[in-house]
Amino acid sequence: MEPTLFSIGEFSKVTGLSVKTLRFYQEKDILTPSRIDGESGYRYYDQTKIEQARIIVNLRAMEFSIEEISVILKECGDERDVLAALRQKKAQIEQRIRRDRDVAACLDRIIAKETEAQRLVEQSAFAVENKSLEPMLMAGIRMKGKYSDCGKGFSQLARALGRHIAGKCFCLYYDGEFRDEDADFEACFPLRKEVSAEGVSVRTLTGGRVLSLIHKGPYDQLGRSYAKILRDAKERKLELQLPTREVYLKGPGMIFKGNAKNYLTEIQLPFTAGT
Amino acid sequence: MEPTLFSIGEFSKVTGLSVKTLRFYQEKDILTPSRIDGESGYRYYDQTKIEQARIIVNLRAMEFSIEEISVILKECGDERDVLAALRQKKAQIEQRIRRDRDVAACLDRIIAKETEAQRLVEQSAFAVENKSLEPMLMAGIRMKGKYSDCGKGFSQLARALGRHIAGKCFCLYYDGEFRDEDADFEACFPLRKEVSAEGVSVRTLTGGRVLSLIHKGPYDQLGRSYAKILRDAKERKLELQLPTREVYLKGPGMIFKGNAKNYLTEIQLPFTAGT
DNA sequence: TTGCTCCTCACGTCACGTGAGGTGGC
DNA sequence: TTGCTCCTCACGTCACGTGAGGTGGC
Repeated sequence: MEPTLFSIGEFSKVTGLSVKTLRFYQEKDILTPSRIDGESGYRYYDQTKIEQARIIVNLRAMEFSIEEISVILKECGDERDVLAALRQKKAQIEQRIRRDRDVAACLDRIIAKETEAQRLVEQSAFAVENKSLEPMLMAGIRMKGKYSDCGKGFSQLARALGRHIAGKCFCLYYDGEFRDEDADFEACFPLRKEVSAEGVSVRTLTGGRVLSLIHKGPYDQLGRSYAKILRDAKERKLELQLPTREVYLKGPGMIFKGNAKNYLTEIQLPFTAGT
Repeated sequence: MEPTLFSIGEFSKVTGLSVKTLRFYQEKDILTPSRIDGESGYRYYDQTKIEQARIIVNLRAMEFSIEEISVILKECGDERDVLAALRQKKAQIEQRIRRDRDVAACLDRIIAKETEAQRLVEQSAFAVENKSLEPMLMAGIRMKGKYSDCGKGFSQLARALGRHIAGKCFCLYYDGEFRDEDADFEACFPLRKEVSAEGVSVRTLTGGRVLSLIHKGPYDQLGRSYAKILRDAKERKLELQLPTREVYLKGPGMIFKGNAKNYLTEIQLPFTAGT
């Protein structure tokens, strides 16, 4: 008549629950030994506890907390409550699935951007090119101050135009020279369609021929690339025009500052052919 | 030239991070105050820290741990590593989505079963009925012993036949009387198609007319319902035949033992019309 | 004095896992 | 003695939150 008793080690193997977990479940009063030896303190479990353990394992697999399991096991009287608990748990899990989907989508976008950026870094040839630009619909905010203030312009534009933005941000420079303090420039974004926003100039930027050079590295070293492209312009006897442009192909991302050594900036100097 | 400094309370409002969280991030060295007053210990944050905070918030929203964020922020040198981290995180999240889907599907199945069981409880009329049964393909294991041993028969059948099972388990009783110790009965399941398994009798159970009564409550009170249905059979002058049947419409579930007061068992007594 | 903001330090959460130190019988 | 199984007790995890007790200036 004596039922087979398992020591905690044996019962652990039978149920797949660790010894520590079994002791923990006893403490939480959801799976208690059938008998505890008074002298040694050894725990013994009988057959019926295997069923109980299986139930707990199942509930844990369905993400019920120990507390919830405790309640469910105790009030196994009202099945309506159990059904309600199941439905609620399912709702929780579906909620998490939705959130996870959003997160995954977000990660996807960032991954795509970063991948594209890396591709750009690896592809870029770093030679002066003579190329032709299409006219482009754009939005800009004209600013006076330090070059580094353009970031504020970009975020203002991004807030105002959001999803209408169609490409990388760029700047137009209206000074013929380098100005440290009160430069005259315009922070810009290409646009998908014509929209208007307060304080923003929306217009079509003329295309035409430009001398182009992709600068790789931090912004404070743009000077070297300017030297190179200007030397080239002189050799080619080109007559440069204002405003000049800088397209920020890859800079600090929204999430990651990135390594400034890998920033990519395209310098574009519009020109009309000289003699 | 002094940049605006925020006290921890102000910075908390600006960033949406709690004061406690800001102190915690400092401890973890991922978002340190720009200045700490030597005398009061007050923390002060400048503008650039807002950006930093935003980055951290974004990474946390994408489920990166503080430890991971710490690494990402420190080695912002190699963007390849960051990209790898992003991909890995995405894989993790998709993994969790898959697991959650499984859990949700599992919950769904259990919810459906429980709902069905409750519907049965609420619908059952508890009156003796005279009804006709179709012949049925079934698998059974003949047993001798206590009635309560039938559970072993059911689990053996379930293991052997699994997805071929087509409905609720039932028992056939070959004794004309109640036997406590060495009853002769058969644990059965209806089958979808004819299959064979060792130690299992697969055959078609004849149909015909039966007197039926649904018993609500624990198994040890089946006696009352038997009394009722037998009284009825006598009144109707029916000649009862063996084996009789018990169909376990709702008993202890796989996950939940359920409340025995709500168990439903259909007693079926086959008969040939009397005089 | 009250109210506000800031500080530090200690402890709690959740479901266990880790490890130290010890027992009992082969 | 070594090896095995069992025991208890204390502490760690993770990203903070809670609360106690105190400061400093209006």
